[in-house]
Amino acid sequence: MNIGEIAKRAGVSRSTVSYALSGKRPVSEDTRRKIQQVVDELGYRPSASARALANGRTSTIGLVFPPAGNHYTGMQLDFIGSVVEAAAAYDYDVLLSPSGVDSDRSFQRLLGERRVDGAILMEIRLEDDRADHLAALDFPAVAIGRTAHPESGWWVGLDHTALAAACVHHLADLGHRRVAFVNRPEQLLRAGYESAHRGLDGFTKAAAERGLTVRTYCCGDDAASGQACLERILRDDPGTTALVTLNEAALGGLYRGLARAGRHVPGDFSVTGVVASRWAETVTPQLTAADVPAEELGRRAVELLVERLDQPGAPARHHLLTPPISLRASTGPATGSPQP
Amino acid sequence: MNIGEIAKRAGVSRSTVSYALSGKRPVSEDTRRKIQQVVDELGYRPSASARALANGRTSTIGLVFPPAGNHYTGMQLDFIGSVVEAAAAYDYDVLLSPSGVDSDRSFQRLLGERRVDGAILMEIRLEDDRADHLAALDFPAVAIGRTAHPESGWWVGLDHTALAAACVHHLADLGHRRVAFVNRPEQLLRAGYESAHRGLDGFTKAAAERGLTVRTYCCGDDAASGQACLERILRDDPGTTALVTLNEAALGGLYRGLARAGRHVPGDFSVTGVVASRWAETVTPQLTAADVPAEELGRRAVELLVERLDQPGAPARHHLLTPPISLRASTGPATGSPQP
DNA sequence: CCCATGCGTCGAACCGGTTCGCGAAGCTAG
DNA sequence: CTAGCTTCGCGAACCGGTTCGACGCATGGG
Repeated sequence: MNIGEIAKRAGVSRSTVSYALSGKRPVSEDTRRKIQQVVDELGYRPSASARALANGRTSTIGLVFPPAGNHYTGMQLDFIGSVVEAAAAYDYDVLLSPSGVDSDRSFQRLLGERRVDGAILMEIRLEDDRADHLAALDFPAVAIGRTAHPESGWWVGLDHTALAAACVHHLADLGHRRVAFVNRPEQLLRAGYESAHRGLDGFTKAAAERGLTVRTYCCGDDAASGQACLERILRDDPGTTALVTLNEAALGGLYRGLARAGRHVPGDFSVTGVVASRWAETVTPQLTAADVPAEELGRRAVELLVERLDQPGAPARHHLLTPPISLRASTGPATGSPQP
Repeated sequence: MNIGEIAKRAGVSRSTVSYALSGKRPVSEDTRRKIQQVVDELGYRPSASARALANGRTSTIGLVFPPAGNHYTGMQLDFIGSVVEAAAAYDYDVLLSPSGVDSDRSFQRLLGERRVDGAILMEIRLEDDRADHLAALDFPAVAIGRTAHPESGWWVGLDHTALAAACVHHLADLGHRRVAFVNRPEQLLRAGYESAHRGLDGFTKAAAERGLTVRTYCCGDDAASGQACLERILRDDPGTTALVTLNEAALGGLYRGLARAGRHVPGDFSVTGVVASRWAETVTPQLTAADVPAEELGRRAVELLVERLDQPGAPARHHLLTPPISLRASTGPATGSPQP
């Protein structure tokens, strides 16, 4: 059932059918109705491939995310969902691309084979070869996260520096003096993931500013690692009375470790960090945290990308979000005997 | 940089370039090398749209999942990840389609506009109009889940009936007599989601078989609903000593409700159900549960779909998985005074 | 020496749309 | 009545690949 078939049955030429459906040239009301009727009868829909070939637009955007090796976190899930939904609102489909690096086969497919009109990049690194590559090609892309050179690009992001700092100030205000930081896995930190770096940075600077004694840890993205990490924290410094974490997946393990160690939250130990509200609410006591607005980030990324696609050559834009800390039940005043 | 450009620079015809690259006809070693050299130099990759138009295959599979209205669960995330990864291994891309029903715009795009070669359906209902529609069209699709007529189709699924029954038997063996069932949200049950129905079914039958006193509940997909649901359970029958749940997202809330009510797990109350191990391990005590092998389900769905695409007309195949219950720490012998 | 064989390459048609230029009617105005 | 302008629809070219039939040329056998 191609456009020629429709044309034949409607008694017009193929081009007339095309114009009638796209509205790019006026068509008399009579023939338009006739064509529409045939189209409806046969349930005709133009082939996406043919259309893409002819006008150079695929109406698809690529969502580039890291391969599953490192397990997905809840945040990533929320991104994917909101990106897909927002894209649908603009009549774009979303093509998933599991891609770590620039030279990936998957990445090459997206770009080289022109499968997508634009791309959204997740899990940005401070020095990100994918982002650089896309920028060099002037390929329409929007990053979820900031590289080390944020002014030059299109992105939406969270101010992890400020968020981690806010957590520190919150704990310092409550009187905590010895605080641990639980980061994402070491391999991600070493790879230069921006949230891990900027979060660590914000934590360290704010802690210095407030004169806190701190230790920082990397922790695998799962409960067992969280538990092990907490044990290490208390072994390294039993005087620790609070922690800040960026590691959503480890949260349950951290709580378990505290329970095992006989520490009561928030009585003897406070926990806070940067975590999507949905996950902050699954632990008991519920986590006081800066809520990651994953849905908003995803939606805004799509909006920026669509804007960039509609107006090529427009100046780079970005959104930096700094959600406030939601006070729940996992932090409280420091009570332990202050350490020297 | 199209195939004509390559042909010109290599001093051959377009068809020769095509054959050299696809290998579908022999090409002399000399010209093949010359062509390859030009291709490498220019970094040429054939356009996916043009190729799709010419040979009728998009090398893309659609992943149809419900719109974000109902929040995604961790299980769905694992599916998406494993499907994408498995598809990449077969050189397929994955196009995401948020689609609830048959007539969705998004669904129409996938099929009508021929954007994908095949589809994988998530969140199957017992009477599923999408599955029926695809079957009627003989469109290559594989469902993750069984409809009410499982013999006719291609699917991979979990034997929720058997899994829920196994949970009941496990609890009955431990001496529990009054057990609650926490299902997915009522709206999903009413819509006919197969896991909710078959799980409820297996639970009810096994409980009758063992002569247990039971109550069944629906529960929203979030922690707050879980907590509320648990309060209701204890209000309705304070003698309840155990529960079985399919509701991953409510798990944290159920635990919180138990803690609030002063019930200790597994001392005075046992909890079990059907939950992916990753999430079963985040709660304390870790959940004894039938582990949903999301990764395996996703991978097998892709394998079946690829098989179906490679051999059109092959007889329908499916995989029904029944993972064993992993004993962790959330169930124990019933200790309360037995009820009449 | 000629013809059958087969290898390697080419040209053309095709996939299913979009878009441009043009021309046939129909209408108005001079 | 005709020149000039619109309105509407048509045909053809094009997007960038794939694929089929045919052809030129070297080779080998009779």
